[in-house]
Amino acid sequence: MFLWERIDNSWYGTFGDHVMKFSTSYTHNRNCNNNNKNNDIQFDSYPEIKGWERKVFRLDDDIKAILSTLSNDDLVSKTIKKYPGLRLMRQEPHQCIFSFVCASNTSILMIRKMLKNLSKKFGREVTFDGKVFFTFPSVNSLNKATMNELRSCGVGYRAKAIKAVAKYIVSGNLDIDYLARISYQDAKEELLKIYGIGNKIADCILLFSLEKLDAFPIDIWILRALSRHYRWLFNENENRFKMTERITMNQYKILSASLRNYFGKYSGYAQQYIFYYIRESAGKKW
DNA sequence: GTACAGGCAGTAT
DNA sequence: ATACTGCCTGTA
Repeated sequence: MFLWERIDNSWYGTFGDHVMKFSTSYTHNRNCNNNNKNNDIQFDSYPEIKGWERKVFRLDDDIKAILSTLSNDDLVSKTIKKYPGLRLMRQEPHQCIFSFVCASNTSILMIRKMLKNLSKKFGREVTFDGKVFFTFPSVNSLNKATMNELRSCGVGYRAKAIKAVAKYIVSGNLDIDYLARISYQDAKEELLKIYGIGNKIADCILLFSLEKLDAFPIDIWILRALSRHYRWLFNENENRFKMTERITMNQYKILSASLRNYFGKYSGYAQQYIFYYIRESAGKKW
């Protein structure tokens, strides 16, 4: 999702070594037959994957059931009504892992910059739709990269983590399919073994690429939302946390357990709505 | 020039 | 278990 961008009236994004595109045709075409509605969305990709939108936009989820379940919470219910089209996106696992490794301690703008630079340097150049794109770098290419090459992409001290993760995966220590099958807790334990991956980044990877809809990533924005709207959810013992500041590993565990217990198996969707709500209310332009 | 973005690892307590 | 610190880099 970091690498999606709008060009003219279409959106382009990368999913591993594929380039995706979708466009909405608002203009009325008098030649079109009655089967084509004006607001139809066209999906395309290169190399072509038929029906990729089902995977990426999670059309396989029972969204009615999910939104209905989450509507038990006042704030989430309000946010669903305000932003009815907001969805979770499914990302290519390796891309997701490196994206969130880059995401530590920096802004979304900077994350996009880092990932674009990495793609340009280590990805494959692809011409699609008359435009030049770069696929997301393979784990192998990142593993072979030198520290200086990585740093030239503006990732700073994250270069060390990128190398560590790439080496870990290339060495065969991470079985993505296995992680996607096992429980949230077990998969998280595996991810936390890797240098550069902590609680928040692990939760993002689990939610966005490893099918753990019960993951609830807690970042500074979520902490602000909790502090403002969910103090009632935590008991006195936990309430002593200054939730607008950084939290320790143990505090993260306690908050995470409470939130996952409260929101249930679709906690990740709840997190997305809360995250979007709190950033919008802060006037963030993404 | 400074503040800010904002998560992880390492070390001291 | 918590408190505190350093960390690249670009934008405002």
